[in-house]
Amino acid sequence: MPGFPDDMPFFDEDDAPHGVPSRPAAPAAGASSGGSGIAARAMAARQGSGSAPDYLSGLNPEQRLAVETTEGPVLVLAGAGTGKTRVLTTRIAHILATGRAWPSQILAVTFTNKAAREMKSRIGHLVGEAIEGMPWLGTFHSIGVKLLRRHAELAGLRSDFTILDTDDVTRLIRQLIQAEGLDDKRWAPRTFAQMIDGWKNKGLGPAEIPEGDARAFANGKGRELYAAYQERLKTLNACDFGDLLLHPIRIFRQHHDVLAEYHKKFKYILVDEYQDTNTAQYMWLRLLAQRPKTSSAVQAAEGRARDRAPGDFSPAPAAVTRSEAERTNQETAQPPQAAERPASENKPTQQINICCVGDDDQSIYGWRGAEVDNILRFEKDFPGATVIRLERNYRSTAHILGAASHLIAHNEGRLGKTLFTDRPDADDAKVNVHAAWDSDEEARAVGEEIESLQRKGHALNDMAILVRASFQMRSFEDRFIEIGLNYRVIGGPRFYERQEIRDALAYLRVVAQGADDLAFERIVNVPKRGLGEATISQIHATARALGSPMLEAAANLAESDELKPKPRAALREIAANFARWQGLIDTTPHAELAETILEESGYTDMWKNDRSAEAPGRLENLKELIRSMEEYESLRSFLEHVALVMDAEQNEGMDAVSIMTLHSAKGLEFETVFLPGWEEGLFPHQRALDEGGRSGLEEERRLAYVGLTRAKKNLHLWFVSNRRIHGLWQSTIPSRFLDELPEAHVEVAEGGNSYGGYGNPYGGSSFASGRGGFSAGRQNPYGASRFDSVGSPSGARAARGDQSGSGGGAFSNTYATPGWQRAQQNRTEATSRNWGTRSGHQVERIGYGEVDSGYGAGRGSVKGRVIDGELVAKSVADTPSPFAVGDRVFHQKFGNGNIAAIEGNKLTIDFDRAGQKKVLDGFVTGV
DNA sequence: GGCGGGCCTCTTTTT
DNA sequence: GAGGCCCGCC
Repeated sequence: MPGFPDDMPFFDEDDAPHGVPSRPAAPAAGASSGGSGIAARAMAARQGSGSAPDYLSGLNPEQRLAVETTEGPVLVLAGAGTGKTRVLTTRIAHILATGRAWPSQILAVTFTNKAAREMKSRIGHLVGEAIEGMPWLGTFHSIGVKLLRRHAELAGLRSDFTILDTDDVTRLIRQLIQAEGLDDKRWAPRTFAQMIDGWKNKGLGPAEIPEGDARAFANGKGRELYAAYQERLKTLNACDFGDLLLHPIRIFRQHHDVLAEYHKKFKYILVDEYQDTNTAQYMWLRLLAQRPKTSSAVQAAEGRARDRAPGDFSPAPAAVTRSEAERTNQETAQPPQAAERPASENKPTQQINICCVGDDDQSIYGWRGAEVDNILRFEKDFPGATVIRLERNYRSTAHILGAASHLIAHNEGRLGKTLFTDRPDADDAKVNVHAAWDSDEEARAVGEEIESLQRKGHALNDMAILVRASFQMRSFEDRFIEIGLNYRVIGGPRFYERQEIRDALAYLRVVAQGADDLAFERIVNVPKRGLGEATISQIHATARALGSPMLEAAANLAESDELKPKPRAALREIAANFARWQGLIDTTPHAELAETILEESGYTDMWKNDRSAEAPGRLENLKELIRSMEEYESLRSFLEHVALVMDAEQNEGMDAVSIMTLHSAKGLEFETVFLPGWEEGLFPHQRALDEGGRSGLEEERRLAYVGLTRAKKNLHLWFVSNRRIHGLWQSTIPSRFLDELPEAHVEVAEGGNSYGGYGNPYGGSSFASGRGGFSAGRQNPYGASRFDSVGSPSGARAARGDQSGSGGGAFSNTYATPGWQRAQQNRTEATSRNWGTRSGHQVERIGYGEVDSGYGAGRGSVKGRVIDGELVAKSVADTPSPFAVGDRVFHQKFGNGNIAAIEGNKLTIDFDRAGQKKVLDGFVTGV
């Protein structure tokens, strides 16, 4: 290798202190010289144990192949629960233990912080405590930050740049839109922020975005705005999430010496969840993984790029050169260009060994720009790649696996894997499907099931509730608080997004990085200092005139006579405070400094003087914030953590049920999993269908697959007949995904028998008793309870059967149930209609809001949603309650009473004997 | 400049 | 239903 002798490893500063041997491939030397090298230690352990090292034992042949095929490109297609993480971590351990590379020569990328943490700790278990020596294990974004901090000047930033979160970005864009004289209501800043994010996911800078996209926003000013946004970021010495990838990409392209440095450095690259990489991440990886054969080839390749976009050397707003972006978009079907092909064909010792692990069936981030294509074309990108399939599932029972496999088989365009398990299924429970009346009952029933399991000795930590959308979490939280059940919300309402935390962070950001105008603006008048809009726009103007950050402008302004005495004094004080705090940054421990700042700024006092109910909690949170800062070595690393991680790890020690979205559940597993909300419109989500059509549906199905495969032993699916969406009740029908489950592995676990009678909280005994109400001649207001007897004679039978209490439910499987049949029937009906067309497909577009209008107005109207000629969802609009306030009614359990209030189909009734109860109108009859 | 009430929009998923 | 924003009043 001309120029870069390969036997001169590039060491990180992290490793530098140790007396490292010159060649990592000589582990024995490391051991004898007493180096703290992880390889040395692992080798020692290995030698002690004789033949195959411990860490390899217990791997199946495919896993072992994936671990031991260290050289050349490797793609591991790992189905759910097939030991993917184990393979990744063992592979790293193997590379280290056999002295193939030093920890700092391994680049291991994950998507989430959780996954990174998990990998770190598992590698730690495998090879001892040398994990601090894996400086390049992290998320795409955290590694991006690390790269960018090292080379910030090449991107026109200082190394202390700030990372903006979505909220900051939105505010910034709002300012820009307003500065353009545009209406920020017509052109929502959030929408534009999402557009920019989308472009960045594709690796597009302002110059490269499609003309159509550019025109679509702000009267054709999309491109301008994007460019202005990038400019603004630069003056703020800040970047957004997308920049964390795009800046390094551009740096690599424009400074081949920098890229070569990393080519020399990283001998092994490992990528987790490869199916979720987006175009920008793909470009980033490819730059790092495909080392040109010679350095002149690097120059040639980069020169080519530069020729096409001359002058892009300066950190212009263009994030990547146009030519590069275009090429990537066009080359999907072509093999990579010669210069970029991995060198593997010639000299195995010089290649960079990339190993990607993924599962196309678990690709659930298409909406975020992920390109499943990346995994599908791996073999084209890396000729000669070894492809290894992991199909033996170690996680779930045969029933769960059978259900999941059957479901996912409905998708087209898969690489095709068949999961199998050796587990006998004799004693395992089938997948249970439950129906509930509404989300409250769903939460109540799930809570009771959890408590019942708990009584049987199951730990709450082994249970999880995985929801499609975060709003679903609330009913569970409410219920669990009520019954005193420990739970933990993962990725829920975030600690760092609370007002007081963001305010405090804003102070810290200004201290750490004086150019952070967004942070400055946030707190300049918090607590109130009498600095209103007038003063602030004056600061703005001065900042513009001086070309300086607002803080500096404020300091200047305070010394001038342009302001009235009051604001002038206030500004002077702020400026002096910040100057003082900034002076303390190197001498005071950062947690202490933070406390000082919050005290001296009057921020803590502000909440102390606040008489509102939340104030004490906010003070508590601030204390917690300061406590958590102590774990970080510097203010800057703390702020970086906050920007990237954005979730506070909460009381890990406690035994608690986990509640999280399906997206954040990926990679996790639990004994018992509850999957509520399997209703059309929610799951599959209407918006995914509207915006993604067929592929959107398939992504939803993959999401369902992810959910199902999280369960090891018990899996409970739920759907409700009524769900409150946007504050209004809506009838729902069961998700088509339920239909797609195989009968053999599924059973309906129903009603008031097994779990102590939650079946019908309003009526008392079961759904069946509720039917009594309908027999009085009412139309069934809900479309799809499988206990719905309307329109199906067998339904009445079934309902009676349930009432008789057959434990596991009245139906041997889901599909014989009347409600099911009715749902099917509804579909057929709706499919036969023509709902108008959109882009050639039959589409009836009904947002939730529109359906809502049917409440009370669209009496009895029935609409269907059709996409690609298939019925997608159907909503039976609610029939208004037939009762009126004051009506005298009879309830089977509570007896006679008067209606006190009506809320949708929920009645508040003052019963003569039972007192006031809330009851659904289906369960009472007029007297 | 501050504060309160009312109106409006938006609620899929995340680094 | 819920939070954010705007407007109008003090």
